[in-house]
Amino acid sequence: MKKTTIHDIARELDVTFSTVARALNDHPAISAATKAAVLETAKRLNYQQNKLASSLRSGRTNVIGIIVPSLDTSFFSSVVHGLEKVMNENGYSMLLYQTGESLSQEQKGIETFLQSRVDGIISSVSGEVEIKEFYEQISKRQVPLLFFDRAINELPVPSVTINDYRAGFLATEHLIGQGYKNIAHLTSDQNLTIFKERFRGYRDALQRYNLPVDEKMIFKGKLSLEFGKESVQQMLDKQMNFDAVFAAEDYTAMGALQLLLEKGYKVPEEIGIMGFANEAFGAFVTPSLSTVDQQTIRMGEETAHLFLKLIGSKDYYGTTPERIVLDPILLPRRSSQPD
Amino acid sequence: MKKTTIHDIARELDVTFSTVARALNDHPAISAATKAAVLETAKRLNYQQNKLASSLRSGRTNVIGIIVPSLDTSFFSSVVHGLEKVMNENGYSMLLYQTGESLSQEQKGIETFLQSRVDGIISSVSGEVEIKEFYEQISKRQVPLLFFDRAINELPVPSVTINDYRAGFLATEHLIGQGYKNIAHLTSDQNLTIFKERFRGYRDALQRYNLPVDEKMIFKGKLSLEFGKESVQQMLDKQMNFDAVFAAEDYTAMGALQLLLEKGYKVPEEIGIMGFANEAFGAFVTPSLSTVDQQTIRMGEETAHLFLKLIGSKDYYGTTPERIVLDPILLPRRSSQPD
DNA sequence: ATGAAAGCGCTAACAA
DNA sequence: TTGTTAGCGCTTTCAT
Repeated sequence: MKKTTIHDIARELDVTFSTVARALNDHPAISAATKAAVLETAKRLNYQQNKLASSLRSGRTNVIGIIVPSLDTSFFSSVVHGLEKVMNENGYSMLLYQTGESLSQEQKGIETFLQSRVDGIISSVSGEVEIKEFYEQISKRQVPLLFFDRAINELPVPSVTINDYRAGFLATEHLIGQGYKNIAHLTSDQNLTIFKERFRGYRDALQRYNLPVDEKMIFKGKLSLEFGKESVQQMLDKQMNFDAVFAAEDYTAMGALQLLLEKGYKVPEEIGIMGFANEAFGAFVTPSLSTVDQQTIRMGEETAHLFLKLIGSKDYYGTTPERIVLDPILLPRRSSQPD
Repeated sequence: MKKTTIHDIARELDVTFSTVARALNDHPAISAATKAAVLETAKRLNYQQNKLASSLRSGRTNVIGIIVPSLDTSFFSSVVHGLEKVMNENGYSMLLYQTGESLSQEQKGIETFLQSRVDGIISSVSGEVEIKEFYEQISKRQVPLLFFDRAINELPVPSVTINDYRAGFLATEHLIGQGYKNIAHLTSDQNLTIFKERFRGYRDALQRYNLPVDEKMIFKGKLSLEFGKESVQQMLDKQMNFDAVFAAEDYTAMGALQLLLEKGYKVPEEIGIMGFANEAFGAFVTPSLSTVDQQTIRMGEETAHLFLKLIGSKDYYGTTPERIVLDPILLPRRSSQPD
């Protein structure tokens, strides 16, 4: 069964295919009668517009490319959820690419999207300096680009992020307010601004309240349950003096929590714990895990809205890039409140 | 800056554009010298193949469409994660569509994909009888189609699912084996085979062990933490005699668990709880939540592999559809083991 | 209100 | 090994 085209409809109705095309796109200059006839015939013949042809000719695909490290984390899948919903409501389809934090995958994704002639690219980067050139390729081609959560600040690209510095500060300040004085920090070894900012917030909060910043209390590694456990184990082994742990990610915090409970420590009475990201499990565990909410779905929606707004303004690369910074929401729960 | 095409490269090198095309697709009949020259020039001019044109002409897009209810659940985002990874490794891109369990959205997604001339559609349906016609449209158009997790069994379409009947049976049998005798079941009000099968497994297990099946112990609703709480609250209000709850989904089980603990019941000593889906939080809560693992990532990978295999065989709609059924993995944890 | 014609950038069959 | 040619199915400009 060959596919129906506008030519088939035209033949059936004895008009030219351009008339059919007009009717289908409801062009103003078309009689109501022919339009109705065309629509009826199209339906009868099971016509499906060929978007490839249409896009090739018009130069617009109504497709945007999304690049994320991985969908297997509630953070990114939530953001993508919000993003897709809004873009979809506005007539866009989404091509999805996971990098697995690999730079070469990220390059391949960009390449594919460019070849597919997407109307824009929305990305959460896996590397910053390393991948900068590739993103410059995108702007050179004048393809609208937007960063979310993880941005490359040196590039003049609009973005939607949260204030990670403030988040780190608030989290640490909260621990200090609860009476903890020797706060360890578990962060990522990835060279990403978000983690550096959370760390900077942590450090500044300590200094603000006249607490010493001890390099030995700062652990860098691959964020995970295991890393959380190992880091705490190390502190215990070295008999370090700590009474709280602020992890830059919830699973890591959970690892710390589990190990401490296992070893018989009381959380939050003896040791306080703060996570980051508001994973679903945090509310359910005992003691419930204090954390920072990143407004994931809202971030997705804001990203979509900013994109739509910018793409509507026609001069994407003409104006100074708008950078939306969302406020983190501190969620103090039981694990950091001894009283 | 206009985009570079094969014509630009051809002009630069004084060959015809078809020579360039051949070099770029490394056609066998092309001299090493011209090929090298073309590649060099392509790079220098920043050439990017236009996949729209290529696909329009060749009839292949190397894009597949994925339809899921929502990415904002760890189940679907995990499956999509596995799926995308494998498809990507095999040169496919993924268009993503979320239906939000809405049938009209599901129709729109199918429509869009068909218009985009995807090379195949992989779907987890939101409705069965209601949406059947639309899926028949797909097979009429000879577009490869595959179901995962939620399939429409009446349609001759290949699928990758788990054995929900067995899962329901195993879960219930486990509770019975632990000594529970009055087991309530909380399930979805959606008209989907997966839930009916879990229920059938539950019922058959009760019968197998000579326990009565009581209609009043079966609750249907929108699976969620709240639904879990409400259902249990109802049983308490009516002073019903129950000593275990098997929920068809983990959040619902969690709701049941929370309410019972709140009311001072001992889990698992007085009342046992089983969930379904192996959400991340289950391992971390106290008592840890017994559940059934659905092998999400593996399901995504199997789906991708089956799709690739079938698409390779050229005669997608010629053979009887292969239906892969994965085994569920029972994860008995603390919430169902009183001893 | 409709028709005619050009062309988006590529693939692929046929010639040379 | 390279060139020629004919579209894929549509949008869009210019005529009528």
